[in-house]
Amino acid sequence: MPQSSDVRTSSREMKREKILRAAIEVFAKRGYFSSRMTDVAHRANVADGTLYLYFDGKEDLLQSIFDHVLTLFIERVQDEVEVVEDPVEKLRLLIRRHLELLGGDPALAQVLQIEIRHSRRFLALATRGKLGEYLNLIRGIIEEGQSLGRFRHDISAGLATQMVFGSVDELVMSWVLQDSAVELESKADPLMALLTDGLVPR
Amino acid sequence: MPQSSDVRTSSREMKREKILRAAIEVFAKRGYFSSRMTDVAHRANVADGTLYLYFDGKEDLLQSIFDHVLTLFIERVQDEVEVVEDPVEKLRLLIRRHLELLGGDPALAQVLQIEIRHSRRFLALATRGKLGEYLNLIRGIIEEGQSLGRFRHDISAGLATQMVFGSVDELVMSWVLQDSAVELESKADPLMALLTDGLVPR
Amino acid sequence: MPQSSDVRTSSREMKREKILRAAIEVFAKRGYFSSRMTDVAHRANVADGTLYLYFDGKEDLLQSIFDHVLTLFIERVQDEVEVVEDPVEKLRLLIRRHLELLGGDPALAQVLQIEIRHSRRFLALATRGKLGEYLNLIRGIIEEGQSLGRFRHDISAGLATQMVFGSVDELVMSWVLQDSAVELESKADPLMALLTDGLVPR
Amino acid sequence: MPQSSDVRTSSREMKREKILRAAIEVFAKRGYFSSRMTDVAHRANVADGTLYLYFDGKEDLLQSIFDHVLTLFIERVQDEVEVVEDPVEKLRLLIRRHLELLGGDPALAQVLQIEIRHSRRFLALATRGKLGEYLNLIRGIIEEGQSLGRFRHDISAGLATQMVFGSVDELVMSWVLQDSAVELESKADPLMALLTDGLVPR
DNA sequence: AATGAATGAGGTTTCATTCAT
DNA sequence: GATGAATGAAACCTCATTCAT
Repeated sequence: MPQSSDVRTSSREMKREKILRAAIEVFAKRGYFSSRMTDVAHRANVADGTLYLYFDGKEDLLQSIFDHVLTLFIERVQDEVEVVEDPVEKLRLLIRRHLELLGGDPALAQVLQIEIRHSRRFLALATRGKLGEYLNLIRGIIEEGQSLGRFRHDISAGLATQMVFGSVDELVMSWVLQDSAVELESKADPLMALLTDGLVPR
Repeated sequence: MPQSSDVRTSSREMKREKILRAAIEVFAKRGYFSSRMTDVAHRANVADGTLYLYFDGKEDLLQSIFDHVLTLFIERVQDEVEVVEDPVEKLRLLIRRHLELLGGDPALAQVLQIEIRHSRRFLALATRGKLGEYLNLIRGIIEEGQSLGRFRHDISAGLATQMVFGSVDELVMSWVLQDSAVELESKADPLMALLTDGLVPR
Repeated sequence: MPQSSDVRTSSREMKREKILRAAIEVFAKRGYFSSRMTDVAHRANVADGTLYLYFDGKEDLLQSIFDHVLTLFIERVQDEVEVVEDPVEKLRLLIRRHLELLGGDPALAQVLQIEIRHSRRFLALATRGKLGEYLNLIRGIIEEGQSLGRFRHDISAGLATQMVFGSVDELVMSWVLQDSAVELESKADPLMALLTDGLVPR
Repeated sequence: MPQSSDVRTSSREMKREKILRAAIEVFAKRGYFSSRMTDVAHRANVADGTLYLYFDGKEDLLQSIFDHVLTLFIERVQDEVEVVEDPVEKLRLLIRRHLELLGGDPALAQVLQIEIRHSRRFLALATRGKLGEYLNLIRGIIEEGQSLGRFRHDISAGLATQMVFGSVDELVMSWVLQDSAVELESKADPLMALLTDGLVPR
């Protein structure tokens, strides 16, 4: 007798996530190109062929890590910033959550910072997809801040978005590449201060 | 009778650069992993085996693009900023040259932004190598600015360096991925303004 | 439902032997170094990659021919000589079987005499492995014969072993190289006579 | 002004031998197939291309080692056995010289026993060439011995030749593969005794 | 749905040989 | 005669994916 659709869906979803998690760990450890599908299957405790019942292939697996993680993250951050009034504090919160997410999961950070950035096509798609959503979230906060007078009017919101995202991203990148020992989260406030007040003394 | 060492060196160096240029163009067009050594050889007008007289292999070719370009760039920027007094103007010049270099050579930009960032090992090495030199150049300007009172004292020079490099890098990245039509150089001054004055109105 | 272990093992073993046989024939025809793995795969009616599910590579394929054939041969000869009383007759039987095996399978003879003897490392390993077992079998017969008074005491069993094996081996070698037309087996008795009685008339 | 033909020839011959010696050592150390022509050139202190002024290629180099060494050896042994009366002593002398030659030059032994035996074509040619000459020399001694009553009449001279050569060859082979420490020459008399008197006590 | 044995395309690299100097 | 930089053919092996069970 078939299980109820809900249970089946949930069971299917759980196996999907088990595979995704396995892929994150394998990709982080050996790198995307050096990882073999069979490694992912082994770590997920499923047969090689089973991967293809849940994903379209290796590339889709990488893409799905990105989408899955970013979807959850964006949803959560969106919920959290909604209840904050001050756009400056919204931005601070977003940056803090960004650094917490990756600072707390080095394997994920490795995959998102390094492994995923290997093909123009992939990155282009990402930018128009989930990453685009994230950039829009940042941009929305900045534009809201501009209309409320909390951020300067005389700047391009797009450029400011790039500066914010680029700074955070670079912070994570250098943490992944060198000093995973320090706490990434502790950089949130100093970076925020730099972003809001600039390099030049007032 | 052998040619003079100078002539030989120069001839050898010219062929090396011919191959490097061919590699940049091939890698930019088809992506590093999809590019075949034979494509590079064809474009450089040499035999396949000749590549291996000048480089240790495909990976070394990629690495050498990075080193070669960055070496020339760092030398040039170092010379130019030396004759500028104001650290703020030094930073502006560096950012402008960075954006000019890549804005003027989309193939090179593609390779440096995307293709080269495919392996943890590679990036880690790069950071301690030529890229580290570049980051030190930026950091030097910022520290000089701090001691001259042109940049705030109450910030970490390292963090500021990451913000500066991250912002520029993100700018180039988004240009490579989306809107190669606009002039990258035109973003230098607005970005500089953001970096110096911050997001919040004074 | 998986097949019983026996059936699977046997099916796997059969495919292994099919590949080994294909390798013997291909190696015999074109020589080990000129043979391509794809030739072996074609003759075995499997895909190229399948070879690597059963063997570690080309070298392992060659080694495995040696081990497989010698294992079967030694087992068989050991069983047969066991039921013979006279050590002289034991030796005669061993020599006859040796010549029959290779005389009846020119491709195998070609591989064992020629193709397999291409690397010091390989031969050294072989000597300590299966070939060593075979030499020990010969030596055992000679030592038994000495203790029974059927072979002279005043000779080194090791040297005698080398003389016996060397003579047979040379016989096969010259047959492989020149006159595959004659019946190799017919040389067993004359050689045996020479070995037992020596060159000098009594 | 050109040198006299004799001097030139001799100079050319000396360089040829220098290359042959280099090849023997390189082939012995790394194996024929793993040796590169450039290694031989380096060891002989000549340019890569120069090898081809003296030899037709890699295979010819191997063949030439064989021919050169065997030519000298056969000449010498022929001269020496000529002045010996007793065919039994002639054979003993030949065996002793054979073992001395290789026992005194492990690199040469390695090449002649192992590296040279890699292709049917090569060995077939060898057998009809210089090796054939050597086998004929042995056969001549045996036939002479038969006609003088020193060797049994009721044996095939061909078969006896194979037994003699095979025994010696196997002796050298096992020395090359395992116990280069012992003195190969010391095996000459015991082997001779076995060959003449046989395995069975009189 | 799950399995895992089989597939087979595809590319980097080596190295014997050549030939312009 | 000697050089050695350049050539380019050739093949082992990997591994993402499929599909019969």
